Amino acid sequence: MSTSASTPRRRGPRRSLTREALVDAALDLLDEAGWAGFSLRAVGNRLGVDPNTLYTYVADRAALEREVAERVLAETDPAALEDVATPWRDRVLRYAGRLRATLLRHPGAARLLTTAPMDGPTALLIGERLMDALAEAGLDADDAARASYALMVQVLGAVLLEVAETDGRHPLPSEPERIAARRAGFDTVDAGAWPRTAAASATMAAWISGEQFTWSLDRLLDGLVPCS
Amino acid sequence: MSTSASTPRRRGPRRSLTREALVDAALDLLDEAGWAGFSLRAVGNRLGVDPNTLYTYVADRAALEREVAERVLAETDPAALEDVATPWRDRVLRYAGRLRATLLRHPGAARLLTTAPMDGPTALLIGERLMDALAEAGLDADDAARASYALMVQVLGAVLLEVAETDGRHPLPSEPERIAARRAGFDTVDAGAWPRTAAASATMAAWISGEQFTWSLDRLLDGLVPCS
DNA sequence: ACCTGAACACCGTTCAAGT
DNA sequence: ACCTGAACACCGTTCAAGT
Repeated sequence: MSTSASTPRRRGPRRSLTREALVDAALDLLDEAGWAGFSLRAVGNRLGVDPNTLYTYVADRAALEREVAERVLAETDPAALEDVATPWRDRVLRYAGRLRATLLRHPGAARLLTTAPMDGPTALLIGERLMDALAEAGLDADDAARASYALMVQVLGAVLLEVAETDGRHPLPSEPERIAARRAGFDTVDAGAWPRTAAASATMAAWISGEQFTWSLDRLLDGLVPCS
Repeated sequence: MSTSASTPRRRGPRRSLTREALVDAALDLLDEAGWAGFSLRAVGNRLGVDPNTLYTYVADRAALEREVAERVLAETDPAALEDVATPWRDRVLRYAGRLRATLLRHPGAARLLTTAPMDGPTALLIGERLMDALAEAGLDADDAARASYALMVQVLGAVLLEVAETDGRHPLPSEPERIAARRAGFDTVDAGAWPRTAAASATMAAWISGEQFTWSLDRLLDGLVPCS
């Protein structure tokens, strides 16, 4: 795992390192090594550069983490929320699925959304577009704002809990594998003390599934739009 | 901040340190110093003991973190969900509020719920009791299981995003203070590019409020119980 | 402006040794 | 069984120095 200090991965004439390349390297490292393996020194090593060099491009580790979070959020392509040809509800559900899929491709980066306020430009864009969709659904300005947050909380909360059960390295075990592992965990629960848990263990094992994810969002959307 | 190594906080005859006292000290440290200030060495120092002593009581840092998470979850007093005298919906809303309040009292510990699977005894208890309440609401076993997870995701997601905007030290600034700080952040958004954000900035500043928390849960519950 | 080398004050974890 | 002391392989960050 640890490369000898005298042979960093890339050595040669000072290439013009850019801030973007730094963020890319940080995300790549996060994907490969997970949250536990992420450090400024390892990022520097990956770029063939002394760790303190990174301070030319970024104020500190926290600032780099914010940049990575912003980059991952941008990768979800929120422009998909602007396709007004598709009905608002499909638009929201489709984008939510994209957001989940993107974060699952970068499980080590997912928790960065919890490390700093989500106040970047992409978060702003997502909020505005969600409010567009919800206004189209008939909500007034206040309810649209509140509803958009409820949706983001449901999406991000689900992904964060899902990712918490992994080591944060890409690629994650397949969904069926992760469900099976959870199911094995439920085999030992005392059915006398926890009858509902024992009876619903298959459903509960699938709490981290895409099916549960969509089901929850559907129910939330049912509650958000006026009960017709 | 750093106490001299030769004068740890408590010195004397070897007191019988217990695992419970260790978890207490860890949680106290987390409250005082936040996530950033949490380390095994600092916990040891607080207990007047060498850091490696902790390994007598706990396998490693991750195990200690799981114990702290379990302890905080237990502090929410899930027995409140067993008061069948109050209607199921009030029971759920009241417990959700307690869970949020407890995590906000331990903001540094909140993120520990995202660090490891929530498969402890208290999580099991909460799930079972939520399913009790949802069965009372008329949901079948499968829907009750799914609905209980949707509720936990909404509650924990909201708290995690709320806590992400703080330094994780207890006590947090008051809710009005935190809302005001968020509001100031929205003052700089371009109303031309983001008209809905600009118009709803007061509501969006209050996304982290208890009012939004309850509103979201109410809407979710509306969607979870059959539209009568 | 960008990078290096060395240093500072930390980490988690291990191991042999003491009581 | 419990704790110490020393060590190992790491951290983030700073600073003076080189180009």
